[in-house]
Amino acid sequence: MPTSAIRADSALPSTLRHVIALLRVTSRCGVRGAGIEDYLEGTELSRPTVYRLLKGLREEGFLRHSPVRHRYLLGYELLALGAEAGNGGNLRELARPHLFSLAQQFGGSFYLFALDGAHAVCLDVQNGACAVGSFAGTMGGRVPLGAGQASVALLSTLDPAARALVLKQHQARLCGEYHIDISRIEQAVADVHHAGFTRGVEGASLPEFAGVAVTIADPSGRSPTALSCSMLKSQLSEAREAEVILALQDAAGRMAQQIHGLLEPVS
Amino acid sequence: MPTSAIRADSALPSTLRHVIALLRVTSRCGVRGAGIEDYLEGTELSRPTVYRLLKGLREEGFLRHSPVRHRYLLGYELLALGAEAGNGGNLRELARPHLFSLAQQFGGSFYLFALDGAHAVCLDVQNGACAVGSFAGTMGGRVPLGAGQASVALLSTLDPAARALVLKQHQARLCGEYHIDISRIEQAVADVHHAGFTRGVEGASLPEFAGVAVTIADPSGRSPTALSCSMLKSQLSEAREAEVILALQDAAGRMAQQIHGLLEPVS
DNA sequence: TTCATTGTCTCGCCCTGCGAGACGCATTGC
DNA sequence: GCAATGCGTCTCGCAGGGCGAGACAATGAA
Repeated sequence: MPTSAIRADSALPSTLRHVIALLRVTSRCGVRGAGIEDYLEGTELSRPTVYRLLKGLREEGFLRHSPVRHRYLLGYELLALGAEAGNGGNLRELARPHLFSLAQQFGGSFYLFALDGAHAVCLDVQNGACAVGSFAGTMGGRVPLGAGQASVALLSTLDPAARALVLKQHQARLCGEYHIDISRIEQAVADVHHAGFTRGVEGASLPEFAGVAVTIADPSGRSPTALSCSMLKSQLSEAREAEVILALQDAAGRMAQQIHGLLEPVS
Repeated sequence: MPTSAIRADSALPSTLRHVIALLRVTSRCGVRGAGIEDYLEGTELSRPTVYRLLKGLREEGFLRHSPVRHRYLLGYELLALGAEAGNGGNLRELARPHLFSLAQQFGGSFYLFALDGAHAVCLDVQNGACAVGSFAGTMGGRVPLGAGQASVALLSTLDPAARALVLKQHQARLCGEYHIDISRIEQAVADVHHAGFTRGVEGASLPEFAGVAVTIADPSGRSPTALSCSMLKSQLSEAREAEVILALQDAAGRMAQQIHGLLEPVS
């Protein structure tokens, strides 16, 4: 997808569309920073307009100058907003210490995921001594529901109708990109319901990793969340896995209690 | 500052102003979520306009519905952009393992800060066994240069002229809000230059905490960064402090090497 | 110096974002 | 059940202002 930045379909105010396109272009250019030509190619704006908006975004802290001159990076204001966005219901702060001690104890990578429509979003990661990869990558990463352990766990919180819809929607990607068999996902979801955890569904990608995930029971009606981990297969013996599962379930249980504890009256 | 969301001074496109105002209002409302009346009060927009923009922002993932109906929260797209924004130069990913093992070893809170104009921004935090507070709070938090250990360390990377300017600019806040004596900041900055670390300047706020900070030497011309820690004073004996300083300097040194190692040719 | 490139400014057109108000559509009260 | 309240959307016409063309300024490279 070369120019996924532009979506002329919906009728948003044009300036909003343009601004978002600029942010996306900047994001795509990553560490390198985005130059004018990137913006001019990535959007259909004229040079003065690009500069105008760039200036505005810089003044508001949404963009900043790169140390490499004439390059722009995402600004720290986005960092603050993003931190707030990812802390929905103070969940991340609640989860952090648990993720920390899990990573410390087992050495793998531990994740907090939340449900976002038909995707799972990674709210936080804690890498232990030996960090490993995952579908979502880092904080803010998105995965289609079904791919990955946490993803399956979250899928299991949906009612069957919604679940089927989501799976159908992602079918092509799950098969093509992740090499995952849909029917096995449904099997895995069923397993979550009576085993209380999932190993996810093995696809052809990331074959050297293994992991498990559990859902976090949430009495307050917030959007569902899950804890998961990912480790080298060679380091996850059966006994070890049992330990990890227990630890995850314990953490999830404690978090549920904490959430319940700080249920505040809503304004 | 009740209505700091609106800044009519600069000549940004109005839609951009409005959008940012909406995001700020949403951010201010935090976990509770923002309702229509919040937006109508916090901005000077009409109801249809608010809805229009809200809808657009939702479609783009910059806002999302709260589980509490008729409330809006910051969307996960901001999380992704924020994560990218905070990872400038892959610095955060580089720092994470170091912060992790520091927190694991010493039990306090360890921070990665970056310079942003006249402020220090917290790029990452790692809380150890006993988490403590700090001026910046959490990821994305901003502190005026001069307040806090890392802040002083970053201040020391500026040339004297810029430093004086910044201090003058923050004078009122530093004295009034943080109860910090400017002249002592200058002293502390001088100390950084020959001792290679700083304890910051003690003000009247947060008297029960202590900490140290070191700068990260950066040959590549990125914006300056610093590592810092914060612990309960009672847990930071002199011997302990010496250990922490050494560990911080060691981590900073390794990071500098790593940065140097992955200096990539710029496009 | 000259040339190239970045960033800003002016200007006038006309697009389009805006506000007023009316209209479905929920949910809630009785 | 029916009214009432409030949320969210839609239409419409106006005019504010965002837009592009192009000139200009500032900076750096050759």
